[in-house]
Amino acid sequence: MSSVPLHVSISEKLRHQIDSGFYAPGEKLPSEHQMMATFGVSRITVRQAIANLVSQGLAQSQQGKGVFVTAERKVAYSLSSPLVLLEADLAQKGIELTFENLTFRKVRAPELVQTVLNLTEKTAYYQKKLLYMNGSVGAVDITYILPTLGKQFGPQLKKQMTFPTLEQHGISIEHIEATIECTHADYEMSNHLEVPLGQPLIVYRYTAYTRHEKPVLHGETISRADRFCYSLTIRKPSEEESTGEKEIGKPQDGDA
Amino acid sequence: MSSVPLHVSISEKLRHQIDSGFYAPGEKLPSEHQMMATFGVSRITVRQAIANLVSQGLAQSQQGKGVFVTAERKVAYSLSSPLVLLEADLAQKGIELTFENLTFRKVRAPELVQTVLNLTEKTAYYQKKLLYMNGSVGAVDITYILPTLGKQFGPQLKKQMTFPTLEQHGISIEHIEATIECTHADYEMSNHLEVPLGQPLIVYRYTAYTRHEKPVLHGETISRADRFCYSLTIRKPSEEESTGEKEIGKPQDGDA
DNA sequence: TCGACCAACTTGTTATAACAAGTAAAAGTT
DNA sequence: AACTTTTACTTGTTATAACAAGTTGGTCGA
Repeated sequence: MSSVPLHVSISEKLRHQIDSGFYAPGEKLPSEHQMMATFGVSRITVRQAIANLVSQGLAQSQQGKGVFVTAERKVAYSLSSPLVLLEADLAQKGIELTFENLTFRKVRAPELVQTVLNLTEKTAYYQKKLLYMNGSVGAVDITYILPTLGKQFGPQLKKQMTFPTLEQHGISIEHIEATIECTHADYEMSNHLEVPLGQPLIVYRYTAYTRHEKPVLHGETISRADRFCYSLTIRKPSEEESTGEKEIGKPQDGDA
Repeated sequence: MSSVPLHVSISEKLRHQIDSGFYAPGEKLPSEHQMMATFGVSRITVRQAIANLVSQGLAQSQQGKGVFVTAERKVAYSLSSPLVLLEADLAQKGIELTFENLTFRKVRAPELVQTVLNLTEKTAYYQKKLLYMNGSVGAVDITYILPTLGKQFGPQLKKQMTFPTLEQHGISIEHIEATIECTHADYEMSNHLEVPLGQPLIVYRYTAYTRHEKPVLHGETISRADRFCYSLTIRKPSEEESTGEKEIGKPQDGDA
């Protein structure tokens, strides 16, 4: 019957105790030595069990302090309303959004960005920023913006979110093509977002178009999946107009 | 200098080799013993390095065979078109969708389901099925459906996808409320979906409404994040057609 | 009282060792 | 040839051991 490994049976037991509230969110789990005694196993087995919990997002360990039950509630980020207003959307939920500008410079754009932004001169402005929700890290945003816009609004873009800045100058985003996918934190992202290697991240990759289907920016928001989720509404299109082949997005292959 | 652990520096080296194509997708990595010799470290360190790769979704290990570089393309599942046509959507990409019915029975619905489906008798039909894409496991779908519908279409629902079945009987889905979030595979899901514990999964949780905002089903599709992603289009809601570009505020209260 | 230091925790990293279990191909048997 | 067994390889599990490194609280000295 014991075809399941010891470390799994231990982590499952702990998982149930966490689910049942025996260990409350934020509470410290017993130390590894205590668990060795409790379960009568070696430290390597205890550590494997804890690793299982961490990989399931149920616990987080802190060197020198202990292992703590994860206690974070998720924020739903609505895509149905124009996502122009991320700040407003979050403010309504009582969450303050701030960001730190990491990089803002003119770069040679990657092939894919050149294509989607329809670039003639192969360059674009590249901005990388760290988004904070109520002061704690939530996401990394990477944006490529048309060179003319980047040059013009650079100073402002370092201090304000992108969409409000554009709107303020009369550049209205009319529609957005987006994909949502999930990846794993690599070493760089695990440092930025303060999560263990391999934790799931949500990637919201978008291209924003202004009037006349003119693309103005392309980017991706990489969020901690334990803090973010997306919500949306889909309505049936008016029957007769949406006939025939619709433009299906090209098959996305995971670049991870 | 080397404040980064050995296992990280090894897994990063391997990651670059995988990215650069030195190890092709599907290819077998050197065995643990070979790596011990190559890097001059103990097996536990090699295994930790491999665990890093697995947790990042870059490799998969098979007992008795070896560790192989992950080789799977992601399938984009479009939410912009009515998602009624999952099968058609995938067929267009050359992917055959099949499923295996795991459970279909009348159950007492959880509180949340009772609320969203507006149930009077507290029961609903519960269906759990395993979705395959081209024969390989892709997702688990869990659906709660109104008791009248479940009773009426039960036999058919075990063989056909839900939405087409409803459409065939003149029940048209008018709109869908959905959230997309990301979780980790627990022990049960890791068995269903054939992924290691803790691998990221995408949860598409939806409530489907027919005419007059009547909810008919609620469910969630839990997909392997390495095989699925979602794509969507967001359009600015019918603005008053004035070409003027002011009028930004627009307190869109999309309470998600 | 205040600061520096130290001792006693904690988790993190790494080594060596042994056996279990799954795979595949070679070797032996029918 | 077809089948079974053996063998050699793979990853999986688990134990013991030692030291590194981060945290915390108490002791000691100024």
